[in-house]
Amino acid sequence: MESKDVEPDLYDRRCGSRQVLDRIGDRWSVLVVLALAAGPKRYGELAGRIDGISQKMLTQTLRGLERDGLATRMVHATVPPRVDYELTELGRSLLTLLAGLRAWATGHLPEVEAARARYDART
Amino acid sequence: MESKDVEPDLYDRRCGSRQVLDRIGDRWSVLVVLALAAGPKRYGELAGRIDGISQKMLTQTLRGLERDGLATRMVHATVPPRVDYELTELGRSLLTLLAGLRAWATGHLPEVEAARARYDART
DNA sequence: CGGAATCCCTCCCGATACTG
DNA sequence: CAGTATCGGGAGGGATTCCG
Repeated sequence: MESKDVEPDLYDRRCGSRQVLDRIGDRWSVLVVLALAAGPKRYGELAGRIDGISQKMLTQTLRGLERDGLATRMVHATVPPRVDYELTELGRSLLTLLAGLRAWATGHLPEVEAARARYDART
Repeated sequence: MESKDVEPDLYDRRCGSRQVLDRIGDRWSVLVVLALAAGPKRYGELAGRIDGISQKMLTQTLRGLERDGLATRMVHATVPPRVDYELTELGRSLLTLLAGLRAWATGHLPEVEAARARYDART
């Protein structure tokens, strides 16, 4: 309440940094941010590209990103309506890290799968 | 099915890289890995350090990390029992990225909070 | 086309109690 | 001390329908 955290304690759930991490830990946020890496995208494009996401979750995730200042929402007053989403500079700074995460996931996938197989095999 | 992914499609939920990302996106995994950064820790130490985690979730998370080859579990045949958890090399390679995430969360917290305030304020 | 709103259900997770 | 087992509440998230 006093926000006098001398050292931000990620392990304290009241700490803001933990809340930020929680957002990153969100299942869809990472995917949406990565999907926006190449540049602005329309709502429908995102929906089509991200496998398994529902309309509801996509909207909800986009709102969350917008709220946290990671993405912007631009409504074009045309008909039919057109809405573009784009990463902010803040969002792009996060993108760098997330891209690293994606690279890690891709690069170490074989090791992870091997470890899983080993673990599952041992009775 | 043919695992001939020229480019691993993170957006396809069947893709292994996405599953790896899902694990990273897990609420507790990141915190546990970071807690293990400094070196081996006992079960009880982890439980005490990570605020808000339940016994069940801690065990479950540790099992998951162990399964994916990110951490090892060492049981000492003493009495009372003592169990140490330690990051593997694979786990440590991930740690680097997660530390970056923590730094980002800490460093950009003010901007995120400001963005939130702005968003919530606009009617 | 890009949502908002509703319903509904799964399963995540926490609390508790018990075991080796 | 380091777990497993069990139960129950509640939020997360999917499918559907309707609106601007």
